[in-house]
Amino acid sequence: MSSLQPVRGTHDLFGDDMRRHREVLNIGREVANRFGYDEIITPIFEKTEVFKRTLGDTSDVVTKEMYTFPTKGGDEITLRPENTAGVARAFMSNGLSQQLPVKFFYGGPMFRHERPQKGRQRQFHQAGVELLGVEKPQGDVEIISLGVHFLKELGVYENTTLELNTLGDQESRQAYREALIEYFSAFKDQLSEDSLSRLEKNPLRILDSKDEGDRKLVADAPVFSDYLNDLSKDFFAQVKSGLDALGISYEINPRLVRGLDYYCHTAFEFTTTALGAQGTVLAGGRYDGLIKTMGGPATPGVGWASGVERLAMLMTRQVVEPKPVVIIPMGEAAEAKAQILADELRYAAYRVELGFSGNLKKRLNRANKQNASVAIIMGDDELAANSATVRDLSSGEQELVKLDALADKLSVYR
RNA sequence: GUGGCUGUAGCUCAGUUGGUUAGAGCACCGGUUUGUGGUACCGGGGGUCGGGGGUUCAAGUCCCCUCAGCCACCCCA
Repeated sequence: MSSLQPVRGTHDLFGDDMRRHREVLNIGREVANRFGYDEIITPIFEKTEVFKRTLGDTSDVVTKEMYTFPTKGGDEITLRPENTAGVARAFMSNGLSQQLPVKFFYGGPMFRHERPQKGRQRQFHQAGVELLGVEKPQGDVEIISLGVHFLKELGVYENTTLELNTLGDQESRQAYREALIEYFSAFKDQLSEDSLSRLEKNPLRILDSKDEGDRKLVADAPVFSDYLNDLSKDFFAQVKSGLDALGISYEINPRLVRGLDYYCHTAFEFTTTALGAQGTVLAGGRYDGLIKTMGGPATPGVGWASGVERLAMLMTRQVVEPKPVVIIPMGEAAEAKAQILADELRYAAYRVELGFSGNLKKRLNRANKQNASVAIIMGDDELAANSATVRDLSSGEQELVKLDALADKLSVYR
C-alpha cells in the first residue's frame, strides 16, 4: 500500500475536483483573452540558472524549495517553481522585444519542495498573466482589473480582499532596506531567530513577522512612505486612482512585501480567510528589473499568478457536464446497430454513453447515475421496425421512433 | 525545515480495562421483477486495522521507528 501512495505532496485529479480545476483554467484563459492576452506554455523545466538569477539567491524558493537535478547531458535543470521566469526567458529566446507590448496567459503545474498542507502541495498549479513592455501605471491597473474579472467570473471575488502596497523603485527600496537594517541591527538581541535571518536576507519580511517581540519592534520601525521618492509616490498614486476609477476597492497594507527579488512598485494580493493559513489566492506585482537581470533589453513588466487548487476549493459552485444520451442495445444484433448509431450521434456532437451488459432494469438504473436525459432502447422488436424506443428519463414517457428520424427527435436533448 | 494532531472496507466512521471469526451506513455486485429506471426488501463481494519492529499467553487497542494527511510556524499561489 505504502509504495502505491502518490509521492508526498502530489495527488491525482479526477471527477469533481478535475472539473473544477479545468473550469478555473478555462475561465482564466477566456477572461485573459478578453484583455487580449494569448496563451503560452513554457517548458516544465528550465536550466537552473533561469530561476536562480531571477528569483534571487536569498529567496526560500531558490535556497531550499527547488527540485534541481543533473541531466544525462550534464546540464543542471530545475522543475519550475513558478512561471514568470520561464515567460521572461521565452520572451528573450524568441526575440519578442520587437513586438511590445507582449501579453501572455499561462496555466500549468509548478513544483516546490515544501511541507504539504491544505492548499499547499509539492506539485501544484498556477494560472497567471504577464504584461511586458508597459511602464505606465495603467499597466498595473489593467493587470489588477484582469484579476478582478477572473475572480468575479469564478464567483469567488466576494470572498476575497485586495491588499495593495508599493515597494517603490530601486532607489527607494534600497534606501528603505538600509534604514531597516540599521534600525533592527540595534535590536539584534531582541529579534526572533527567524527575523534575525531575515535581517540578512530580506529585512522587509521582518515587518510581517508574527512573533510578538518582533511586532513591538516593528511598531517603531521606519515607515516606507518616508523613503519613497517622488517618482515612486506618483506612480503609486496613479495606480490607486486608476483602481478607483474602475470601482475596484482595496486595502493598503504597508506590510505586504514580496519574497521574490524581481518585484518593484506595485505589489498586490487577493486573500481570503476561508482557506486557513494559505489565504493568498492570486498575487503579483511589477517587475521592471527582471528582463534586464536576465541579460535582455530593459523591459518593464507586471503580472500575477493564482493558485488553481486554492481557487477551485473556494469555488463552491458545481461544474456541470452536458447530459449524455444513453443507448441501450438488447441482444447481439442490436449491439452491432447501436455501435453505429452511437458513432453517428457522436459525430453530431452528442455525448453518448453506450453500455453492453446487464438487464434493462440495471441499465436504466445506470443511465440515471450517469445523469442521462434520454435513453434509446434498441431490441429485436425495434430492429424489426427499423426503429428505436426513445425514453425521456425525467418524464418517463417513451415512443417508438424510426432510426432516420432519431436525429430530429433528439435535438431537444442537446 | 520546526512543533502538534490523526491514520480501521472505495467513502464517512464505530470497535469497552489488550481477549478468540474486526463491525455499521453509504457505494458496489446480485436477487425479488428473463425488455422498462430513481423507492422498498433480501443476499453477496471487499480489510495483512498506513508500514516495520517490540512488549504479552494474546495487540486494531500498549511502546519505539517510519510513511502519509491535517493544523500552526515558516514560506508562498
